Amino acid sequence: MAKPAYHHGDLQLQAQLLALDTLRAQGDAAISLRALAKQLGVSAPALYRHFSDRETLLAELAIGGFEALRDRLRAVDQQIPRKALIEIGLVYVAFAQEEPNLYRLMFGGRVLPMSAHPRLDTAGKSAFEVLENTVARARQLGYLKASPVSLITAAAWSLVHGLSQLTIDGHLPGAKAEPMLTEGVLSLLLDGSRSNEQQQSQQDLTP
Amino acid sequence: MAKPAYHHGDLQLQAQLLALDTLRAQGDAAISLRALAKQLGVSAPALYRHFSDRETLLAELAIGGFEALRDRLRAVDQQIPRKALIEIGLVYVAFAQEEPNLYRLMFGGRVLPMSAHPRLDTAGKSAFEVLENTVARARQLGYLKASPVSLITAAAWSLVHGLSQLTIDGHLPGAKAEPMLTEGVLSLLLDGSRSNEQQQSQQDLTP
DNA sequence: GTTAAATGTTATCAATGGTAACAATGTTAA
DNA sequence: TTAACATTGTTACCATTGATAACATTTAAC
Repeated sequence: MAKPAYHHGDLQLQAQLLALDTLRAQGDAAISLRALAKQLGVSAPALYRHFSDRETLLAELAIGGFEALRDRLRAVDQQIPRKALIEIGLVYVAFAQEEPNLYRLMFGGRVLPMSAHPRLDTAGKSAFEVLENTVARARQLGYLKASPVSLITAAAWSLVHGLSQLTIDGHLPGAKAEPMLTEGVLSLLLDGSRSNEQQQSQQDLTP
Repeated sequence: MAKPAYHHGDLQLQAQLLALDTLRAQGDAAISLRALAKQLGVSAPALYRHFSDRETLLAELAIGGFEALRDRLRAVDQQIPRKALIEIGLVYVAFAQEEPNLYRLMFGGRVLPMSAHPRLDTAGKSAFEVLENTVARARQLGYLKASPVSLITAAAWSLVHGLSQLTIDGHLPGAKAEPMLTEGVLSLLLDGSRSNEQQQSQQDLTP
């Protein structure tokens, strides 16, 4: 009916979407359940029916972030090992740079320990697995050296995560001036992870 | 005199030290100016004479963290390039793992933008410079390939920062079980950054 | 329809960041 | 010595926030 609808009906989803907007625009510290409630035309305790906690809401946003990241990593073409490895790194860093506040929420240690949020934990792992599978495939095809997949994956993830965080927080001087920074950094690690049958200095072989 | 001393005399330093204790034990979210004041036997607004802001206090702690990190990086022996590069990475990651909450404060994006805290910015850069100098020296000695020092440094910092953050936040599955993880990861990047005159697969040459 | 589960409301509390106005202490110069 | 002044502390106060309790309404199950 056309009435001041006692029931909102869609509160959980709407609150999450609005919180995501706030996060994107002003960072996680700016997210307040009361402010969200006011903007949604609803009383503050109503939100507690859907999120037991402020932190639970933040965890929900982080989960969404990990899923979005995972989907973008999955979309990377897996045909050519080297191309796939470079591309997945570029996509990863691009995601962080497009969503700095969301990325900070996902990795800033604001929702800890992960063990207290099992869904968050699995969401994070599912993104990690895409990267791991890409590495495993490349190694199976003989493109990478014999080091354990877990080691190479840890190195790769560390590198892209570190680069993401450092660039979005402005720690790397002159990072914006170097559009090829990410690709160059990735190439260094790749060169050290390649099997010996592959040639060195492939920098001009990537058109 | 032996009186309930109106003047504390040492409040700024004491507050900072106590805040650091709280940070270490419970994370930055647990730092409250009022709680600090109570523990110091002082009124809450007294702290505002020394820290214009809660964030200013946090920035002060982060500055101290960057300085401590810089000092530990400076203490690394610089004689042998490869040894220096590996060792500085190990020291870096060890610092983060010993001081996870301090490290999160330094890099978690809680005190942003850095531009608003010039002292924090310079403290961060001074730690970064130690790493950069180590890379520059190794390259000058012919140990590294001809890639720009800024690129290799960015890769190195990204790697150790990423590995630090991922391990202290429990994102890397089975990281604790692998004591050689850090060294292995560092070696991968080093192998890709070495000049061609150096031999490959130096894994058994590092006793 | 009656009843029970969901989902919303108002009232209320404790903790916190922050400011204003005032008081005590220490310092400096006439 | 003492009068002026900056430092550094105090009490009083306010707005915002997270969170809970007790109550009301709507939806859905039976």
